[in-house]
Amino acid sequence: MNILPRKFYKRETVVVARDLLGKKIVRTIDGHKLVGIISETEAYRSDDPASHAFIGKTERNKSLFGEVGHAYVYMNYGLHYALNFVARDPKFEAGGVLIRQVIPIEGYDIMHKFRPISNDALLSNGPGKLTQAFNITKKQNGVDLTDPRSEIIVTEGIPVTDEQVKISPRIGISRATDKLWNFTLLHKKYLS
DNA sequence: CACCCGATTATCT
DNA sequence: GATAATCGGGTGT
Repeated sequence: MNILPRKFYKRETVVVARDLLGKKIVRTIDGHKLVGIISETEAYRSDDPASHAFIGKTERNKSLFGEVGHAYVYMNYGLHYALNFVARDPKFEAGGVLIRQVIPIEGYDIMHKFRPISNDALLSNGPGKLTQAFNITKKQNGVDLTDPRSEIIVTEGIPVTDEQVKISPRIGISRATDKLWNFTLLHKKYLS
């Protein structure tokens, strides 16, 4: 199942954020497979005051400065984990794409175990929700998304036309709110 | 070592 | 819409 190659992530962070819409996240746990289609992303560049990388390399954000195509996972608000994919053009020193929503398509039973909830539409429609449903924590910080043996990989998914993409300001930030770096996939299922 | 606060969510009004 | 819950990274003492 066509894993996205390293070079996919070695491009302008904002472009990668747009292109990740429709791709699949495949999470393997104890032989079980959880799959979701990426339906909302946000770009965070090192020259961007809203990015964790803006202040320079630290213990927490060092993944963002590492090789592209790896995961950057951090804890937010002391309660939730957020999943990012490291991606940047070589002229930037750091950059990543926050995964804000996925459409669950496989492994509902396991997801429900990690995230007990009756409504499937609320299973993974938020950055903290999807990491809970997919059981992604700081342990997965740094995993190589391009290695077939990894517990998290990213593969080709469904084609997405520009007409299906809504471009908006990023959510939940207080700086650089003018940048239109939030990309949302307009789709029939679980239209949020 | 104390203080501040955030790339959120669930729940209540 | 407002707010509590809850943690640890980053910063300055």
